[in-house]
Amino acid sequence: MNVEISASLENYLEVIAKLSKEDGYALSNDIADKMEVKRSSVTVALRNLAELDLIIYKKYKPITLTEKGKKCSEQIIYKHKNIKLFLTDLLGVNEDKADDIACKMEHFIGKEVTDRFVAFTKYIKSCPKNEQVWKDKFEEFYREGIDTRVCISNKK
Amino acid sequence: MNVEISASLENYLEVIAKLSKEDGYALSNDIADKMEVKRSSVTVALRNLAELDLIIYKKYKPITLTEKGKKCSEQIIYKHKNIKLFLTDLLGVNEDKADDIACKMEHFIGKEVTDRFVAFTKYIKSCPKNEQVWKDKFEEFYREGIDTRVCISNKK
DNA sequence: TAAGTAAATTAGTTATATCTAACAATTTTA
DNA sequence: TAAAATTGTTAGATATAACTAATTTACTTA
Repeated sequence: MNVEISASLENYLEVIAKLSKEDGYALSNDIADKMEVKRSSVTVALRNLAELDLIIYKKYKPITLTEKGKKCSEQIIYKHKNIKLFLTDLLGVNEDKADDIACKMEHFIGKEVTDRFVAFTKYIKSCPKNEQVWKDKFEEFYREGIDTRVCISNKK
Repeated sequence: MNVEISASLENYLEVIAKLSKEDGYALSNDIADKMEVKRSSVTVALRNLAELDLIIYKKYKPITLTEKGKKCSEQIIYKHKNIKLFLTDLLGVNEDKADDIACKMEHFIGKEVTDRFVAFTKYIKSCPKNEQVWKDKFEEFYREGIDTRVCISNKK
């Protein structure tokens, strides 16, 4: 854990973790499909991840995560899930867009800020009296603001 | 506006816009200082921005924004401001970290999602009765959750 | 088991973005 | 106004991350 890896490699790791959870291992081809990159790009990424001891990678063999890789990918997935949850459930962003944004954010939002998103989401959800009221009112508020909206702190 | 430019070039444009607002123009050296890159990197970026008609750039002369560049940078700054505001005022993230995150988010958060952040922030702020209560309770909620926190949707 | 096919890898290319080092233009100052 | 300092540019190197094209490996089946 706490290896300094690029956003790109983190994405590969995340996909490998997801495939591993489903199938027990990951294949180069499936990774390429899921990430919509060429197989040759996957090979290069795998070499790098293996170099960092995040995966066990032998040519032409299925890929599995090392302990380090597991911990690392869990962190990433934790961030992804919770950022996405905030975006969909509270801001009302649609699933696909939320996934997309979460995927990008997970690479530079640290644990602390992620936890703030988590706490925030939980907080709203923990007020059952307020949750639906909150959502309805917010949606209304959002719709009314469209088109007339200017930058909030533009008052200088 | 709506030019497809890289995150890096958007950052250069943003800094140029800020310097222009302060001084009426931007100098290569000041851009380098503000962005903490070498002057030679700035030169390369300037050539690219000029190529895209976002700035007026003549060797050894101060840099100014074109109309297109102004509109483009305003969009970026709008996003930055409002994402940051949400992070500091509602999530309680500190200024520097919020700036950092906003700077990265502004490149892939579209207008719609930014407006949702704006509406959300306004919404909470428009309930004066709730704002302070909300903040205190949230902060408490956040602190209590530290250390014991696990992933929200981990129940499968 | 030899041939054919699918999967995976290698090698080489491109594009972006940074750097260092050397050089050119401009400004300051002695 | 000539020398020194600052500012800005060019050229060349490095790193990441993708691509295409060609090759190698593994599997299947006739």
